Amino acid sequence: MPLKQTNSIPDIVIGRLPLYLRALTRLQQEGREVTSSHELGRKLGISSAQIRKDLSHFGGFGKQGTGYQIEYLVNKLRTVMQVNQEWHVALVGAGNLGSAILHYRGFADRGFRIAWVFDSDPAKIGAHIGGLTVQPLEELAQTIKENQAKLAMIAVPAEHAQSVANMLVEAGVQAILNYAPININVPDHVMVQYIDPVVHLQHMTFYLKD
Amino acid sequence: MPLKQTNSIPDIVIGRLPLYLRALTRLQQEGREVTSSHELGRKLGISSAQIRKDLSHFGGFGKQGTGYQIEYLVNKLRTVMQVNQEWHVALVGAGNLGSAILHYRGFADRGFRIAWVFDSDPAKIGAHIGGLTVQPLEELAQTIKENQAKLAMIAVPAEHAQSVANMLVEAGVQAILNYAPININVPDHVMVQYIDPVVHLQHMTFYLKD
DNA sequence: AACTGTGAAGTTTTTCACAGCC
DNA sequence: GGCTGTGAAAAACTTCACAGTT
Repeated sequence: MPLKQTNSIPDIVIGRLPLYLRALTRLQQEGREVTSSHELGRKLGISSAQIRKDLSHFGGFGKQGTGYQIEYLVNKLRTVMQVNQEWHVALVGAGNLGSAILHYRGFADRGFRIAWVFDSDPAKIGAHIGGLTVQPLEELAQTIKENQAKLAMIAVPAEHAQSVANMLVEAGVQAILNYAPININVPDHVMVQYIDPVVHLQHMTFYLKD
Repeated sequence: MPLKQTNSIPDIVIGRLPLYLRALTRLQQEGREVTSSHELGRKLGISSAQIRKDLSHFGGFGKQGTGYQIEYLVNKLRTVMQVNQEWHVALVGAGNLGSAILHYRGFADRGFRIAWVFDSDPAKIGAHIGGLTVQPLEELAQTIKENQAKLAMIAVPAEHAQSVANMLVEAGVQAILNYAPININVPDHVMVQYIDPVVHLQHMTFYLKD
């Protein structure tokens, strides 16, 4: 769960910023230079008023009568979200899922680089995957501390997710993206987000007829 | 976006049911038979009052003084979410991501089976991945119609996601899980959910110091 | 004419707190 | 004593609607 700072911008607003950035960079790729809260809203299925209100938390990024300068807004959002730099991410788990994450091309141009990968399976240690060498779990703490890594992803079986999380927290990681289908407990100062496709599918089957 | 039926249970409540089910089945695996809203809340980082209120939308599942019978509640939630049956899911895209999805063991015991996989790349068509044979995109419409598939996942590059979505909608799919990092537009009667790890990472980097 | 930024109003969601039951 | 289920209160969030700017 994200930290909740008092007197601050609602977390739900922060959660939409990456969606705005994603849509804006796509418009940019299409060669567009200006957009409006209405156009963005249509693309995202969000009301234009909400977009304007969200963005206004960070300053007046738009121009009345004209809209938003895309490149300018992209830069502002990147700065706000601190993705105008490259974050080095530690990955734990080099199985099917971990390998897929390592091969995924979508991190690089959006602020993230997987810099280390760990696994406990001796058969996997030393293997080269996606340009990285799989390190033993025993090296996790030292590697993370030495490099002051702040971000990690967990891609191990559910049974091991909590103990991996404990190691990561102990090593100083501040934010965890957990692909294991289980809730993990961490201290208040550590954030956790989850990716579980089944949760999304089950959410939708509720509404299906038949 | 999920359908919004008037006079009905809030969608935000529906979205939490899969999390409850996930935590409950884990407790079950640990051999537990009874739990309480407090225990569940602690595990999920949700208040106990919210859990009680959410569950009460579907009937009185608990016993005062005792708590909730885990097996009973699991069955009730499965029925409510309609995952007490196996849903057959179509997957579009057999690249890195598609392959990883096909190899993922986590769908089977939670109500889903990937039953078909499609790709447009002639080099991939006919290949056997995770027990399935990759079919050409040209067969998508007919296969989905014949089998009345209601669910699909998109795991193709962002540029192709919208056209794939159009094909799926045209073929009668009612719910789409989109792994491509782009918003897609579909008619109101079709639901879409998104999985984009970068969105979660960017959400968290906002809060990171340094 | 088109669009933003924003108080005010409206709606939704969460929490409180307690009666009732085991 | 411990726990659920639930109205009522509180908080959070979204939409409205319009003044102000280009």
